[in-house]
Amino acid sequence: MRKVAETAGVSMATVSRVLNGSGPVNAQAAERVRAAIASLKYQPNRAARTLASSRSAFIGLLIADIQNPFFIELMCGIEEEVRQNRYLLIMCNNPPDPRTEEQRQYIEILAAAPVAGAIIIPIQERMKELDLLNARNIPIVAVDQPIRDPSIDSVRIDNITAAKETVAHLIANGYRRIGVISGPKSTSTANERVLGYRQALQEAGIKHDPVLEHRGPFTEETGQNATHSLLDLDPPVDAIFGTNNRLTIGALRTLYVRRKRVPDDIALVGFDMRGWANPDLLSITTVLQPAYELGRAAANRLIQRIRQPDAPKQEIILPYQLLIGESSHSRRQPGLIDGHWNAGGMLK
Amino acid sequence: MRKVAETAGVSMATVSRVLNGSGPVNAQAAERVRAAIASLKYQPNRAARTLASSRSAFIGLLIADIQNPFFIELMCGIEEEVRQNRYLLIMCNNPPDPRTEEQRQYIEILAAAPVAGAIIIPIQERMKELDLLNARNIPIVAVDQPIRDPSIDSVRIDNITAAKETVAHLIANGYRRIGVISGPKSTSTANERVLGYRQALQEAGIKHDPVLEHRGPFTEETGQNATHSLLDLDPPVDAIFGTNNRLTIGALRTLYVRRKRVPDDIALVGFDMRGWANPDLLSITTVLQPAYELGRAAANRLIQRIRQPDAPKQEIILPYQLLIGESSHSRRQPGLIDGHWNAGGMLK
DNA sequence: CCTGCGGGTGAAAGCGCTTTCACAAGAAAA
DNA sequence: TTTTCTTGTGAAAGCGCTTTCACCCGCAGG
Repeated sequence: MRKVAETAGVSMATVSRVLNGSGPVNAQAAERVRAAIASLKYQPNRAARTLASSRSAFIGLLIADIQNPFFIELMCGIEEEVRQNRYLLIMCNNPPDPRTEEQRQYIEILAAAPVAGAIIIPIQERMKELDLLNARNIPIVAVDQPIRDPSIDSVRIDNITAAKETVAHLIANGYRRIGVISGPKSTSTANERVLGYRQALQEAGIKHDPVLEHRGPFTEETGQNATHSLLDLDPPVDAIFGTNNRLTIGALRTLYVRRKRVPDDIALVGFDMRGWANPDLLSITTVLQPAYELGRAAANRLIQRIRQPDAPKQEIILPYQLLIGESSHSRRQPGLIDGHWNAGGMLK
Repeated sequence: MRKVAETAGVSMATVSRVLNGSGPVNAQAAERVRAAIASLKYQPNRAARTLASSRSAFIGLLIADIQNPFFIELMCGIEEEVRQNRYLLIMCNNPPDPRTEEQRQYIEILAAAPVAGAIIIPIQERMKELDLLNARNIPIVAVDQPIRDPSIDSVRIDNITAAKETVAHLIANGYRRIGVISGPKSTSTANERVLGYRQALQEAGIKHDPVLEHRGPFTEETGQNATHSLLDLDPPVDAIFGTNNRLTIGALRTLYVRRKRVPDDIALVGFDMRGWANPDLLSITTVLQPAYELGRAAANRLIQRIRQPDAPKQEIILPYQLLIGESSHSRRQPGLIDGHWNAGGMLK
């Protein structure tokens, strides 16, 4: 930087002003500075910048379940927005089934990086570990699920309505005994989706039956076990609502193992059922969250808050989409396609 | 840090020595320092550290095609190793079909971050943009595909042998007219896999026919178009070898559209055909690269090189796996399973 | 007794920037 | 004309660490 200043015949202060657009600079001098930068291939050192200005150029991302296409797409959206705003993304991947201790470590690391802000995909509604960031006044945005904290913005969809609409669709198509598989009670997404399920039943005048509700970690195993239970009921369910993609895939596996045809024997609807290799292969009715847009919105919100730390807490709700597939075909007019779509067909 | 020094009754220099294990420190003093750190919840500022020691704690990752499960798993491996060595990962996601200009921008950003080293998943064999990093003596490791540069380590599998073995398997199962779909000529992976294909044919005494080889970008579209061409031949192919997962999925789509049964009408073998929701749903014979291990090895190599910049260039070759599925069943003993596995069954 | 040596330590000089502050000019207002 | 402004600029003081250097101490060897 000193060399640039000398080459351009100005002081380092002026070079800094040109670089950051802070303070007034004579147009000709600025031009000389820019020329010097180009000819010397000068690249400012971010570490020094961060230190001197106490403004970091890094944004931390604490991601859950990175193998999940939904979160990947979320991450891509975040990355895009972060990049366009000339920040750098630091990726912290939670190991499968993250424990509090591990989360805390990652948060400590982010706090010390230091980052200008953090985007978190929470694994539960409450996370006291975040105090570490709060203490340093590092703003946080939660995606997919809000965090119970008066200072943490969130970006998500309306899970209650989405679930309600999905179940209402099943009811409209003639299904009556609908099982639901959802995530842990510590997550609001899981709770809200069950709530929507109940509301839909209630509005249709169907009595709520606790044996139809299964909860567990957001894993395929949960989906498999729950599906076995739901099929073992007497009478068995005629439809299953998986409130997350892993749960739904687990359900699908069990349906195959039990030789159930979809939707002739049983209907299946899910959440975020799209991904690698089968965006349209499996025609499963599903709620589609706008993952990419959720990511962009979250990053955008974070960057806004970095610039304006005192703005009131914001909760951004984005629209979802209910994609109707063949897996929830109407019971009343079957056979729109020749033969029927068969879970067994796509399995080994 | 000053407070820690005061609390412990030592100088900042001593605190630094305790923190970094540099230089001798009296055991009792060290203990006092550690106690002070704990009680004050002190977290050293990385930016200052980086600046003062000119040793960065960041590692940059330039990733191609992040939606691809193969690269995701690679990334997870990298992340794990990076984290265990207390570095932080900076993620740079290439947009689909990245242009040189965009790559360059990212590399510039990494050079200025500054990062201690970079891991790159190259999109071509030569990348002169990397001079920016070389000029700053930032070590680089290439994964999946080497870069033609005397100073860049690489981590990958033996693509030639993998392809050869795969095609030999097809031949052993009675297939004779085998089409291959591969990537651009600027990538060594694509070239080597075609080479392996040819070697297998030659060793089996099958004449090499140029019309059976199709090349193009690593996209589903390439796979689709190539498959159409291969089916239109007279006589058509009886097997297709997709040398990358996107290509193979494209082929699969076309096989469905053209109502071809797999493997009765035509066999299909691929590369890295595993991923979200269908690790075992599609029983497609495939070469499986040890993605996670490739990632770990790459990160490990990079960290070694950061510590020992002058070590000779290393090329690490990891073992692959050939997973035999139903999609390449022997022509001689068909019908191991009742009915046949049918590409159409899993498609809409 | 003096020297030499190595463990243990603190003062102080940066690392490469940003930012404050003071101070030029010239322009606008009085 | 003098008094304000505004615009443009450089010197210098840090940001929070690491690292060098000088130094002190106690102990072994001469």
